[in-house]
Amino acid sequence: MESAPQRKKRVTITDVARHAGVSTAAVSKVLRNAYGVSASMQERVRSAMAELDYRPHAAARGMRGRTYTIGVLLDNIRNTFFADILDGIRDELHDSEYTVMIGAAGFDAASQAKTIRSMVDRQMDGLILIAPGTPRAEVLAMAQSTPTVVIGHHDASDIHDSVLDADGLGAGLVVDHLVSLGHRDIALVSAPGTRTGKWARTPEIVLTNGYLEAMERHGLGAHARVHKAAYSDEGGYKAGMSLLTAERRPTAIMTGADVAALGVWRAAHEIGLRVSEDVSLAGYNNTALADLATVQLTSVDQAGHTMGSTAARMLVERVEGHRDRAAQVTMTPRLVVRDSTGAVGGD
Amino acid sequence: MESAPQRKKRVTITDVARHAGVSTAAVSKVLRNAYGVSASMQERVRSAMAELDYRPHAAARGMRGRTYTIGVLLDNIRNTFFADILDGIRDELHDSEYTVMIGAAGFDAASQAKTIRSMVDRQMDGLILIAPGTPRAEVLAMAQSTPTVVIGHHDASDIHDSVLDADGLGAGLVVDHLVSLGHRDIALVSAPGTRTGKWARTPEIVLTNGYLEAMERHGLGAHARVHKAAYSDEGGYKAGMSLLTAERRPTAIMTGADVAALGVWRAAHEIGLRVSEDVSLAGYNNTALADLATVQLTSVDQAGHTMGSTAARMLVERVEGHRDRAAQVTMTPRLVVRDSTGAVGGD
DNA sequence: CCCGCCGTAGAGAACGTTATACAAAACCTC
DNA sequence: GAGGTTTTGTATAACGTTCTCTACGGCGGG
Repeated sequence: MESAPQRKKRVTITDVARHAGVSTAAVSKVLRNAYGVSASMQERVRSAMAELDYRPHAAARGMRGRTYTIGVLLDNIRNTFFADILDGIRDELHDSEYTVMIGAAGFDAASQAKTIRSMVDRQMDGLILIAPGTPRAEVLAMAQSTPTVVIGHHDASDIHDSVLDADGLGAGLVVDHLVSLGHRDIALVSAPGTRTGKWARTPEIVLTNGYLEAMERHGLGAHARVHKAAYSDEGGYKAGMSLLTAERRPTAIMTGADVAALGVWRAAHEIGLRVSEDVSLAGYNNTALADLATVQLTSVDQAGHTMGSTAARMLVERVEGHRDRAAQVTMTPRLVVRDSTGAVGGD
Repeated sequence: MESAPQRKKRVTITDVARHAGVSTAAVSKVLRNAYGVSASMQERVRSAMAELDYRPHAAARGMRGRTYTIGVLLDNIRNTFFADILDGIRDELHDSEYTVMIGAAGFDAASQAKTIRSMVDRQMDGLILIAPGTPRAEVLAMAQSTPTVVIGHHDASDIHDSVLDADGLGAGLVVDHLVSLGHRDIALVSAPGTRTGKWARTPEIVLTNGYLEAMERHGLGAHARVHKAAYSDEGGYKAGMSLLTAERRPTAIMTGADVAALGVWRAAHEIGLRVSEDVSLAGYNNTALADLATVQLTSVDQAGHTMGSTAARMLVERVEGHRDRAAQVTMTPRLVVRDSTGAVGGD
């Protein structure tokens, strides 16, 4: 049996060296633009590389030095907020020599951990973890060996960098807005705490605290109600069903993610309630979803693109050793009012 | 200056071998469950690996054998249809030893090519390319050295496998549906052909042909109108604006992607047209977007999840050498009627 | 003119794994 | 039990890079 015509031999550094009539060490130096190469050598090697269409073998590089790969972990591609962050990362890294690889691990903590380990095992130069559900200890252990930026969690650390949003403030903005519209019965739909493996200050915890404080501040502490639900259409739907069929129905619902708000919307729709007129609804993250013509959801913008580019920049600083101590950047959220919130009992 | 406490030494195969009192070769055999290991050896090595918490170093593996990594290329994470495909891939590979890494390269052909090359350079075992915009020759060259499955393009090849949807049929389903509602002026919004580097049968081309044939079949050839636009909210919006303000306004618009349909919707909304009553609107892919309570978009389901899992299965077959010739799988689309399409001039 | 120095190039040892080739041991078969 | 076969484990040469260390040639200064 004649086997497939696979396996065209790769061009290696040795081929380039031979073709240029120099040593592999010299080629390697040019490749890493290391110290100790003359201009003529540069020239010679570069043209040899071009002629042979040489591309370094990343796996081999990984054995000794860097792989020029940045890994990004996220739980759920459907949350378009993450897409904003990714765009920021990509734009920042676009004309650097780094390649971004995304690991979409789902909500399950175990498979997230597996994915993070995979990235470390693949010798990635740096990791960006978006609100990881993995136990904190695991993340710290990984960050020990690979530069890491954690996005979302407020728990600071001197081992990894952090980029986060002042979620507490953001929750306050929404509550203030709703109260100014006359609402008093304001419920919050936030992610379940089960995913928090020793993270004391996940976005949802901070958000919830911000909500509770704001309610307190307005003298509405007794009206506060927090419903836990996954940040997905389905999670929002269930939460919406439960809240909107309760005996004392809230006049306004805010959620920690736009996608969940749309689930609530679906529930309201099914029950026969009009959003804005019968129940005000606010999301979080100001994703593209919120701006759809048929949606027009009031939401909180937390500048995902900027978060992404900031994270990427910080990570590269660390990878390249320009900075040797952890840093933390906090973004300020901004309220975006659209049609889904209205005066209480309004028509 | 005291440097960071980085670099905890990794546990290597040598450590495991020493700890178990055997040779590294033996450990390697166990690792790959190769032929020639006794049960007792298995046992001994496995427990040593467990005790030391050993994880193989993927970069080192890549030097000789496989990396157990599958790369997935997509242009745009915001297209939730791709999320369906990815879920399919993930579910299929979930409890295999393969890790999935996603490269989100954007629409630009050059950066897609760069991403594909990155994946090959990282010695990934197999590639799944979702409707790549890269020139066909480039894809074939890469497929030469790495097993590849192309999703979407109808161009068959004996070098890579293909998974695709009968898009021509799908377009026909929509046209038939709209005609049955009394529509005659039916416009199509499809992706621009610029991204086709020698692909003769991209999804958009096949879709367009299907649309034209169906219109012809109904004697509406003269009414056919195709508008090119990017499959994004913005692209759909521009197309919608242009079509809906034209002198002869279509009574129905179908798009090649749900996300573009929502852009059209936004345009209609701005112009003051009601979707369904004033203009019927149909999308494609039946993504989660189409099913939102406030959207309810008629769309064509092409079973993204199944496409993903099929592609993954086919790829693994190839990677592991169980199949040595290219294969092609075609899915049948199904129309999902929702509220966005109605009788012409209906109210 | 010899010594030390600097800038550049090359030799060669890693890195952690796979896989081939072989030695040793165990098991058959007559 | 001799001869053959099969099973089991080991030694070791790759794989394609990086990077340290050494060699060399030229040059300025004493």
